[in-house]
Amino acid sequence: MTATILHADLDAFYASVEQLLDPSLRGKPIAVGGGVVLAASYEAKAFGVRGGMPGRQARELCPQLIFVNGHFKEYQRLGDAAIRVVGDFTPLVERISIDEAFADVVGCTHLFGPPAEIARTIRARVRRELGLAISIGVARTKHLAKIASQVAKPDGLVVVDPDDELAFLHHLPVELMWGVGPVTKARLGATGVETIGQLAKLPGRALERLLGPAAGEKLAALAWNRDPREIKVRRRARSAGAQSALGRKPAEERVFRPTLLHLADRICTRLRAKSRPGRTVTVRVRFTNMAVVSRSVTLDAPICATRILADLAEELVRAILAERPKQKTISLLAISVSHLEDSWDLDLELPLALHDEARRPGTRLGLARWAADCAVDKIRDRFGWDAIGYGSVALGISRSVPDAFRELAEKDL
DNA sequence: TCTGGGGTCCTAGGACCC
DNA sequence: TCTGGGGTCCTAGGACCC
Repeated sequence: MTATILHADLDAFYASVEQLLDPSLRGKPIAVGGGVVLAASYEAKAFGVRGGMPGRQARELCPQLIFVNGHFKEYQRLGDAAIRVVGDFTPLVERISIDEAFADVVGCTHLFGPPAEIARTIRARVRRELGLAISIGVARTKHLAKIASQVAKPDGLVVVDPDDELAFLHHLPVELMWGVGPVTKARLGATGVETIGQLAKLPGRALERLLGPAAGEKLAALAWNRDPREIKVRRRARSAGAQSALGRKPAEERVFRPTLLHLADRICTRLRAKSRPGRTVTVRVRFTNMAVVSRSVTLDAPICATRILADLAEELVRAILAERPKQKTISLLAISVSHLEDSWDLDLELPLALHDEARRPGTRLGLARWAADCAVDKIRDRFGWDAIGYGSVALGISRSVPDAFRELAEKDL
C-alpha cells in the first residue's frame, strides 16, 4: 500500500489573500473583520490573535494589528482556482471548505509521477499562478494526510512513508487529531495523556469511560492509524441553517419576529433553489448568560416556504421563552432545517399545496404563500437579493457579519 | 456591541412498534 | 427476585470542524 492521499490546505487563507492584493500589508500582523476577527495573518497569530476572537481582545494582544475589510469575492475565486489545480491531476477530489481539499492520486501516478512529486507540482503551480502558499500532507489515509499538512505549515510539504506511520503519529500532541477539541484535550490531559502515542496505549476501557463508546473507539482507531474514511467526491448537505447574533436584545416579539422571518427567508431561498425542502425545524436561542436552548419539531411533509418556516420557528421560540420567564434578554437566534429531501419535484408541491389548502385554509403549504415565494425568487434572480424582501425585515436586521461572508460558509445543498 | 456563522456527528432517553 | 428485546424515530444537548 502506497501513500496516495493528499490533503491540501491554503495557509492563513483570507489574510494571505489580503496581503496578496495589497503588498503594503505583507509581513504585517493583519486581521480580516472588525467586531470579530474572521481570519488572522501568521504575523498576527504570533501575538495570539485567532479567528473568532473579539476585535477588541485582538487589539489588546497586538496593538499594531491592522484590520482590513474582507474581499470575499476574491476568496471564493482564489479558493476555487486552487482546488481546480488539484483537480487537474485527479477527479477524486473531496473539498472540505473554501481553502481545503483531500485528493486521491492513486489512478494518475503513471501520468504525473509519484504522489510526492504531484504534491510539489501543485504547490509550485498555486504559488506561481495564484501567488498563494498551500501546504500539503501526503499519506496512506485521510487522517494522516490531514495531520501531515498541519505539520507541514507554513508553506510546506510532508510525506508520511507507510513504513513510518506510527513513528510519525505517536509523538504528536493529541489535539492534532481530527475530533480532539478543547474539551477532549482537557479530559485526556487530566489522565496524563498528551501525545497520540500515549492515547494509543491507553486501555480501551479507560478511553471509553473517558469519552464514551463511539468517540473512544474512533480515537483509538485513529491513534493506531486505522482510518476507514474514503474520499467522497460529492456529499450532499444534511441540513441548512442561519443564525444571527443580537448583542443584547429584549426577549420580545418585536425582536424575534422580524429576525426569524429574515433567517427563514435566507434558508428557504436556498432550499427552494436546490429543490431540497426539509421535515425537521430546529430553533436555538442563546440568552445573554450564554446558555443555549434548542427546540425542534418534525413534520409529516417537507417544507421550503418562507412564511411557514418563520411561523413554525416563532412557535418554537415562544415555547422556549415561555419556559424561561426570568430570562429577559437574548443574544442569538438560529433556525436550522434538516431531514432534507434528496430531490423534490417542485411540481409535486403544487398539488400538495392545493390539497392542504382545501383541508386547512391558510396553513402549511398554503397556496398563496407558495406562489408568493416563487415570485420573490424570480425577482431576486433578475434584480438581486435586496430588490425585494419581507417588508420591515429589510430594515431592522443587524448585520454583524457581511452577507458575502455568510455565503462563503454556506455548503452546497 | 463581551463573545460570528454554517455545518457534521454523537449521545441518551423516551415513544412506539412488532 | 426477575419483570422480553430489538429496531426505528424523535428530541435536546453538546463537541467539534472550517
